[in-house]
Amino acid sequence: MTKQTARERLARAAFELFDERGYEQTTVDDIADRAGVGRTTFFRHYRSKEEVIFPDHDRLLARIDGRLTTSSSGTALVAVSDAVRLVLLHYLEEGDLARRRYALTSKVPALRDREIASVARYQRLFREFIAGWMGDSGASSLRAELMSAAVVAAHNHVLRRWLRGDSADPVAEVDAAMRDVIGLFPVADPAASPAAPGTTVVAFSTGKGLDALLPELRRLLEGDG
Amino acid sequence: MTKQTARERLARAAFELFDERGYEQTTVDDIADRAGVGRTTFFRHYRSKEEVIFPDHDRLLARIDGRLTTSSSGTALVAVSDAVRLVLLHYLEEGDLARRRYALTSKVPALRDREIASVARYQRLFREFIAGWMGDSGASSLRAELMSAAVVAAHNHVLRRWLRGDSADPVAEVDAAMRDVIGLFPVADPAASPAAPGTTVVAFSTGKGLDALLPELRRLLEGDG
DNA sequence: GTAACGACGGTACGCAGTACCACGACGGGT
DNA sequence: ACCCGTCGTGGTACTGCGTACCGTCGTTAC
Repeated sequence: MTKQTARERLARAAFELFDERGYEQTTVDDIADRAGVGRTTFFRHYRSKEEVIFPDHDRLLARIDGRLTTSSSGTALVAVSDAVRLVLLHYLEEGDLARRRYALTSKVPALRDREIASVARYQRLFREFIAGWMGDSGASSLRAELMSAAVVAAHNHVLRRWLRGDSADPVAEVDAAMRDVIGLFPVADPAASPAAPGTTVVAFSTGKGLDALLPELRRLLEGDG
Repeated sequence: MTKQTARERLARAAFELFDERGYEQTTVDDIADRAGVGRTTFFRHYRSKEEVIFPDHDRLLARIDGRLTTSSSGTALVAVSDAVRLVLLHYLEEGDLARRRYALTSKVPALRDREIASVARYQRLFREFIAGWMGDSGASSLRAELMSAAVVAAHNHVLRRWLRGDSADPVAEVDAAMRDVIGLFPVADPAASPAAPGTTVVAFSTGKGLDALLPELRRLLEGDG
């Protein structure tokens, strides 16, 4: 008999009860009772009822932070993309546990909000890293914001696909998604990129002249009162 | 004297107390007492203590939803950009109230998380709208995710600049930021043209009239033609 | 006048999370 | 063997948010 720690028994009991009755219908007393420990012990191991579901999130966040600060990639966006891959791998290692958590967060709004708040912390980390990597000038601030948002969005997209069982090879998908994201932000080359930040028209025809475009423009404009 | 409603007195009392003692140090009883009403009345007007700070968020979300579904812009991204401008304007109209809320959410983690969750609902709205506008094919799903994330990030960037007092003309800034975002995603009109080099103008901000855009259009088209 | 309705206040309750104290298991030193 | 610190634990009491329920008062309709 390997002696189970109270922490493990609590986690097991919590997920059992969440599956049986649902999250909100389960009290902390219920969890502690089934785990065979006192209510106080629960709060010693988990700061809140929600934390049973997201136990090692803080550690992961710290790992990602460390990974970024010791990064030696060529560009900030690539470094962040690598870090994102780490996050995805973490979920993949969790396996079924991650899927059970996903099932819960999909049903319970409070947990969904908590999950979103967690993701926002990663995004903040990424944003600060990117902003620090570039200068902290005003224009690059928006760029850093957009980059971090895009990276996180791409990660979430692939992760949710895998959680739903729609992805057989999420690692390959996240790599592809990250390439897409990196492709969105071309290295500053005003001669090559047609639409520098601050300009209005972003796509244009090499085949039609302006006159041919005008009717289409008018139609689009008039559509909005 | 216009007779103040209980709802107004409660909001005023709440913000007073939050300023004096901080959010967590203020109980619902404190608020109700200062407003001169019973504790029950508080929860009749606000579902929770947090909702005093974000009162009409649901209405705004519904307004944005309606705006999107009745939109007739040329592209989904432009329609969403216009909706984003509405959101920004809502905050601008709130004026000092929005800044006080910002001061609170900056200090209190629980409120920050709540704010993030609210923003996520907008992003979800945008993502679903964009995904519906395109086909629901797999590839465009990631694209919709990236677009909505970028739009929301740009909005938040400008909004926070204004909230901090760093922006004198946030409307102009958000227009510029939206143009940047649209510029990230070249051509998003499957009906008009395939995504081959040499495509047609499909995206521009409706913030300006056509006349104001024409010189810029001419300059860009002639410069690259 | 009275009956219906709506806003209000009060009480009681459930539950999350915190503070504090008391007890037993364990190990190390004399 | 004895003492002593520490650590994990359980128990109790408390604060505070949010809900349910009930009684009261004022307004309006008929």
